[in-house]
Amino acid sequence: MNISQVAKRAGLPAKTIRYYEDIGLVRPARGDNGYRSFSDQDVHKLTFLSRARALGFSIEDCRRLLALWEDTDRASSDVRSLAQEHLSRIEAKIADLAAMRETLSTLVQACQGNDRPDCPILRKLGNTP
Amino acid sequence: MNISQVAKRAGLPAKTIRYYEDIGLVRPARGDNGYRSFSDQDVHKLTFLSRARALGFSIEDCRRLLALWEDTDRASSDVRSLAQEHLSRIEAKIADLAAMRETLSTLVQACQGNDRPDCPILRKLGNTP
DNA sequence: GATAAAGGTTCCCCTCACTGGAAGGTCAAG
DNA sequence: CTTGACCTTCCAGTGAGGGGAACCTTTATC
Repeated sequence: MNISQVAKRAGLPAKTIRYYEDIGLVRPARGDNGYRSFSDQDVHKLTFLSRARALGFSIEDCRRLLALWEDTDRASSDVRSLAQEHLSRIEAKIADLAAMRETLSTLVQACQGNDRPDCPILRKLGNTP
Repeated sequence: MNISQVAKRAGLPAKTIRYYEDIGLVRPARGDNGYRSFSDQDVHKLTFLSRARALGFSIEDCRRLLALWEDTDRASSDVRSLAQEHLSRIEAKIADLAAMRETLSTLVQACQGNDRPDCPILRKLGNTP
């Protein structure tokens, strides 16, 4: 299968698939014309990667997940702890963003938003305590 | 004032302050020895930037906010709409992350996390629908 | 058979907001 | 005088690709 077919099936841009080959996540065969020739297993792998990325796993996490996926002797605890750590990072990020949201939303509500210069947002940012 | 003093007061790494000069956010004077010499106003600006960055504003947003801050004839509506757009982006990001969190948390809970290979997380990622 | 369009390839630079480190100049203390 | 802390510039790298040039192959059409 050629790259654009695979791109459609896996839900990834062709550029991304080439990049994933570059960094060693997939190793598609090559045809005589130099084109990449993807097996069904390659496609399956790329679909896996696409889903893992969509869940926010980093590329390095994806590499580890892929290795676990291919290792039929894995321990599910290894997968679970990887996912748990990622979940914790996501929760931390949500907490950070939620704090920003609170502050921003308060400030936006306090700002008149008219043509006068007075603005609580700038006051907050420029305040010399 | 020298850079490391300013770094402490503004709560920014010295490297970051140099970077902000590079991209034209601040223009500290220079002493005869070539050292940057920051005025109180420079420090005030950098503190402003530090706070705006802490609220998640991009550098380009910060540039605009700084311009508005320095423009005493600004309209508060300009500030407000900038902040409102940023708030919307943050809320979108939170929604994305919350969706990931839901999926991940469900999967993590479903995984036994023992030394057997069976794992719902990998099943979900590798599922061929 | 000629040609044009579509798809493939590599290669290099760009993003964002810094961060690390090397090589070297300056300053204050002992 | 030397040591160490501070300052300077410049170069390279981060994560995860994206844009685009230059060029090759396949396919469809005339």
